[in-house]
Amino acid sequence: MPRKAKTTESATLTIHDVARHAGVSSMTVSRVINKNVNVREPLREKVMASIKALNYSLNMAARSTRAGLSGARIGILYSTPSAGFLNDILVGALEQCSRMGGQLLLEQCSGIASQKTAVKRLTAQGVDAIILPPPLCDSEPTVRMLQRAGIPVLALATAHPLPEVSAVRIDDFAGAVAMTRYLIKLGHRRIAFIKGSPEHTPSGERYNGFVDAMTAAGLAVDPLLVTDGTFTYQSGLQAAEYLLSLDNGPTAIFACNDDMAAAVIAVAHGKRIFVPEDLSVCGFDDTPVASAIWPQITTIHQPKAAMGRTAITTLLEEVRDLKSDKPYRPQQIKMKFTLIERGSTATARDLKLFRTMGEGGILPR
Amino acid sequence: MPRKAKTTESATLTIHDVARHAGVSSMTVSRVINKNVNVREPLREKVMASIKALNYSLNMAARSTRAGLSGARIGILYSTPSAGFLNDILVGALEQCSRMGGQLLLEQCSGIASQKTAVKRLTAQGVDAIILPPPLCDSEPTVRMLQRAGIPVLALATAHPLPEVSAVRIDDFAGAVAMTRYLIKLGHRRIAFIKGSPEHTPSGERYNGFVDAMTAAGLAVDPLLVTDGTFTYQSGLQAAEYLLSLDNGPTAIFACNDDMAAAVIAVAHGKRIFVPEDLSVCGFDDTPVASAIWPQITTIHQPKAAMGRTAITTLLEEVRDLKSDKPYRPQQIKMKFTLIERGSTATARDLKLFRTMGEGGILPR
DNA sequence: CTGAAAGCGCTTACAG
DNA sequence: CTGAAAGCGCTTACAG
Repeated sequence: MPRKAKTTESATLTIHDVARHAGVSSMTVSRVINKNVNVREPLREKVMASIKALNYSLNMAARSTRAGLSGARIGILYSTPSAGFLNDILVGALEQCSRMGGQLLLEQCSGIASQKTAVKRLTAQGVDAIILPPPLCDSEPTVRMLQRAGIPVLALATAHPLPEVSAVRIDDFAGAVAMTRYLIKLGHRRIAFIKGSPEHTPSGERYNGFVDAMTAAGLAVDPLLVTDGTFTYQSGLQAAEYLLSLDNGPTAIFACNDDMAAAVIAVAHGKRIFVPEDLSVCGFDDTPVASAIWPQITTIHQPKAAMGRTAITTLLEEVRDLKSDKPYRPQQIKMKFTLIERGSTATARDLKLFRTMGEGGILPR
Repeated sequence: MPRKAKTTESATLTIHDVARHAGVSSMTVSRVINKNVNVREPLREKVMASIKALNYSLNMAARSTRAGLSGARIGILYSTPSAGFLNDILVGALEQCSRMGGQLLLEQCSGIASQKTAVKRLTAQGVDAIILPPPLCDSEPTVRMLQRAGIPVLALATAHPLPEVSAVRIDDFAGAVAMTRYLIKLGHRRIAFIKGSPEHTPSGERYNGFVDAMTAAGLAVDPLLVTDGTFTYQSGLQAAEYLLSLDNGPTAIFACNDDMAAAVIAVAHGKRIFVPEDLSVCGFDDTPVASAIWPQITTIHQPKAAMGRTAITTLLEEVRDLKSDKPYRPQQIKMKFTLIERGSTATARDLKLFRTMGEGGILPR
């Protein structure tokens, strides 16, 4: 049974204890902690050693009372991000906030009416800046409302950030190009594409990337193999039913997100079309569902946790600048995506075999 | 473009401003904010009015430098919670922390070795208490390690909390009873059950609840209709393949969590067994997948966000008590679950029709 | 019941 | 480059 934390005296260890131990002033310790350049190497080393020896850890709350940058309050205003998208962002943002002494406020809203209430609650709590994850990142009314309230905004994972707001995102176009090239390299020629909902800006970019890569490889994009979706599992179900009942169907399906890719796999399974043997399927985003189902989905990983961290860092800097009356300059940052190869994709079925078997049984329809 | 937040002067408003406005001392304002009883009604009202008028909001960071309860650091040590489970817990915990001035630290670990490192990192940051979400909540080694380190532990969503730790959970047994009764009320008699992994304590309780409710209704539990699972989608796939190829199969399948229920629906779909017309399927937990697929899954909702909030409140109180040298008394709290009726369940097919059709086509096999 | 004082652990701004 | 002083916004502990 825990009594009075013994190992964890750190709770009471202050900068002054370290200073005494190192034989310097508290200011020097503070400078070392803050990586200030104005400390000579020997002193710095002494301080570092004392920090180690005492197992000192900074009290963020105390720092927050003074620092301009820290102590800032960052709000996350979310509506209904595709399940699992928010989680990683939250983890990253939280981590960075506790590191930098910021405070994270969370507010949910649904309609545009509830948005006003949510923003009011946030301003009442004194938010200094707001992060907009998808789909709110693409809502111009929301952005405008926040701008009128004088609150810096950061759009997360949007493909077309308004020039006046900050943004952290990946290059959706390039991601789709990479995935398409990958499928082509596996030998696929008849590649179908399931679009995302048109209100989400990444949808268009991903489709454009697909078309671009196909064209660059000298492959035609068969309009029959391009179908609409809305990022939901159910829309994926419908799209897959259509694509997999085509006479001259695809050997690979590129779904605009993982939820729809999961639906494709379910439908294929139902039609006794084996993934990836008969049909390759890939998604986008790398949300939890991509590795929760079987086979796991080949997808483009968005570094959501890192994006959350970066969003916090960016906003904290902007808030500091604003507080010191520097001009507001929105930052737009592109992060790297990664193609994650999993079980849902494989080399295209041998074409010769395909022809030999004619319209026979085991081939994808 | 945001300049110098105008509406949001709150960032600079202090307790002293309120005191001046109300014509009282800062201490009185502090007491009002902290709901201290020792303030006379007229004074309290004056202060409240000033808070409203100035739109004042408390600076948690500053409070943290003094208060015992607040400023505490609560760690969440997680490994691989079923996708989507962690998200809501995080949202709730975060919300409560910012309300109560606590600080949330997040640490991930995988193996038992990485656990030691994670705990070390947390203690280095000065955690005062740790929350263990599933599956770590059921890991006795982890709990023991933390107890040896003198850190209060709260097990989240475990079915059998060790008596020495705090816990926040639902009654898994009662949840399974409710779900089973619901299926029986829909007219189902041949109800299959897919177990969860035996290392997770809720698995057993849920199975017991199922058996109990069946027995209470005078229904036999057919051992052929009880099969193993491990909470993963893939294990659900296997279980469903088995159950749905039985000669005298079930009319309803109760899966021990939503991931497995989702797998059942996928397999059923593949076999042209319609859900819910031919087969009712239900899950447990109400994780995002339950409402992400189609049909949406009838399930037992665990109030994960509320559980996160309660965990923080509980731990913050325990930490305060510990700091004031009061004896440590672990609290074990049961929260209410809710049966959420969605599209995956319906009344059992008419039994007469069933017999009439014999082994014919459209019936569930 | 109310308030003046001191202090939480850190940083800013000012000296040297 | 280093340090002594003052202060961040709040609360504890002490008076009255």
